[in-house]
Amino acid sequence: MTRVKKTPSKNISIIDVAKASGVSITTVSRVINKIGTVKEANRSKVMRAVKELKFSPSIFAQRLATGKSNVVALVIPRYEGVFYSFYALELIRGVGTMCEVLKLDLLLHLTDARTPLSLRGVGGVIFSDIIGNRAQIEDTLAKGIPCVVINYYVEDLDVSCIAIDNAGGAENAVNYLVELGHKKIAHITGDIMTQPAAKRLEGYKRALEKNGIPVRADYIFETDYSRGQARSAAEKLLKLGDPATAVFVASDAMALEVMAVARELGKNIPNDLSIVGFDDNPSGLYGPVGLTTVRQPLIRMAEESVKELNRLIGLNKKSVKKILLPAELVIRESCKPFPVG
Amino acid sequence: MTRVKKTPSKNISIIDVAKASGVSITTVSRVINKIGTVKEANRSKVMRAVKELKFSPSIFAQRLATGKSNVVALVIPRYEGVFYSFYALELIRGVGTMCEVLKLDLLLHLTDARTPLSLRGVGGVIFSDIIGNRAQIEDTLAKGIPCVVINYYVEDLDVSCIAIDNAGGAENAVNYLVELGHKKIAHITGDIMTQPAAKRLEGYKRALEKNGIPVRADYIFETDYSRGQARSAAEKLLKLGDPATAVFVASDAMALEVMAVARELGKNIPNDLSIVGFDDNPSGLYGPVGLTTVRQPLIRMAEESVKELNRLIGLNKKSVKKILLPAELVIRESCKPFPVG
DNA sequence: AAAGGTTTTGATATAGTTTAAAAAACAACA
DNA sequence: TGTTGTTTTTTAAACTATATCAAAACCTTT
Repeated sequence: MTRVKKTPSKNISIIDVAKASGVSITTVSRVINKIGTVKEANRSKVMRAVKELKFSPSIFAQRLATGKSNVVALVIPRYEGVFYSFYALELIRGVGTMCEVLKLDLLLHLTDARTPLSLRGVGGVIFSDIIGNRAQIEDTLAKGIPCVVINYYVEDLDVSCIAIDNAGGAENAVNYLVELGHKKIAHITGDIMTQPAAKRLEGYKRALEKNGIPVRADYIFETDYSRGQARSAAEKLLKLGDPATAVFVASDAMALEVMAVARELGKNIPNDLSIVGFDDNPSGLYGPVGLTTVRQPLIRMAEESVKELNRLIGLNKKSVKKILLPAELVIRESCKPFPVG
Repeated sequence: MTRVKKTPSKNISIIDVAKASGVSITTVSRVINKIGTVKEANRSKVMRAVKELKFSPSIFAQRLATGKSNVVALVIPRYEGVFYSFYALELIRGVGTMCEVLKLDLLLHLTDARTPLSLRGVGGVIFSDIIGNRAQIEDTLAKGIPCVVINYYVEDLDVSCIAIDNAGGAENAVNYLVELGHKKIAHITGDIMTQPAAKRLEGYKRALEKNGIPVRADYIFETDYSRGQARSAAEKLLKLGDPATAVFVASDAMALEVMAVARELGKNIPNDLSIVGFDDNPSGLYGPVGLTTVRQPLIRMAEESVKELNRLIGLNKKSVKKILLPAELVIRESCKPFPVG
């Protein structure tokens, strides 16, 4: 526990102000909160006393009296890596910005999903992702604390959520490749156990089907999002007997690795292989060829989550909203029409 | 303000427990806080009542009564970019981890240094960097709120700080190049207005002087840490009449850019130019040649800052510690002995 | 049994807002 | 002017857990 005020000299309280201005405590409270009606004469007396005594209400007493706090918690996993750093900080940035706008205090919980997550004094919680902390979410809901899940479209839980249209974004990416003339389009997936990766695969398949292109199992390479698996997937992909002319990769991080492997094998990007990533991670800009990718509106998602949480907090009754944000294609230099020329 | 408890049914308070167990409120408080002495008979009576009534003390009332909260704030600038993301999230990770250990709640303040920064109910503050928020720091100190500055060695303010030995790290880097036989060593600085960049330049000069190598003005290229300026610095550097054989770059981000420029100009790294960066940003691992660099113990710095803050909070009187953490060289593949072979 | 010391217990103050109720002020009508 | 009704303005008490200080209970020694 942390000492906030050392009270060397006695703190002046609302009582002192009431005495000094000759009215009741309640009247003082009304004046400083601008609530209800107070006669002008009394108001000015109170205001004078407040100024003279330099009264500032104790936030602890306020919170006790109201039973309210302006604190919301953001729960994010404690993963590592540059790409995750970017993602997590975008979320934090968005949430933080909107918290400032809505005058909320932002409490940060890094979690490995094992710790039980104390939420004493917290008015609402934003869960980034759902993997591992499903129990924590159910727990929070059971306590009646307002709750929003971010970056995961939760269908089987009565909770608000805001996610990105991963399937739609993937469809956009593959449609673009088809429009360029590609027919042999491979896909390197992320960790299929995570919803975004599963949805991106779904979108990939859907786009092919809609365009009348058969889905080939030998063109789909499953990975766990890691560089290592991206590398071996890229190697297999590039050494196929009937090689793909384009590949949709489930993350920019992996797409960069695929580009590196291609270069090592003497292939030219985009002439020998068109590549589309997913994320619009600024790292995708580095390197000789700008990566065409699908942009996730991370900050907007984060901001919307705070708005939704604030709505839930303001409401007394339970209410749930499920929001899907569109993911649009960002065209750079990593794709070429096929056949080239 | 955020509703935390809707009190549809009356909350059970310490008074209810006291009544149920037939002792005073104070005794109940003593039992649940394990403070002072309570007779075994009374203790068990209280414990039973607590269990039966499912009593859980109101955190708001606790904070009011004690005048303490377990909340510390981390104030970090709202910059952008992947490299900053990595840096910021490392800090957050370190601070968050240590907060968990010390049972502190972590409040996050993204700031552009203009907003006045409300710290109501906060027990202590960690400021990441000092640029722009000097006024906020002085303000916080004036309020008597414990304060730690991180990543900036503050000499002219009576405040605890934890920084990295940028000068020492730079010296290590340049010494390494000298040991490899290099005599013509250039330096691309960061934004000289920031302390880390200034200290790195200082360390660069000191290392040269200690090794009896004259400091050449035409070998020092000032930048603002941006990719663009790194690029033009690299171009100038590589086109010098009397070209340097090695360069110490003030950040990994810029070092990667220098490598890219060198490759574009047909130079081989490390054969034609040895490069040392600074940061040990994991992005430095990407690309064909691993970047030799100076590692900043970011997480340790962050963790130590929380420890120091906790120490200050526990103390009643004022006290200041200034800590400098060593930065060590991480040798990868971007440097070669000179002359080569 | 009294004195002195130690252990254990409890009443009260502390904080600001809300609720519900009282008091005051004002208006309308006889 | 007095009465009634309505509106405006004001207030006491409740909410909650801990710290402080004082009191009570208990124990030990002379």
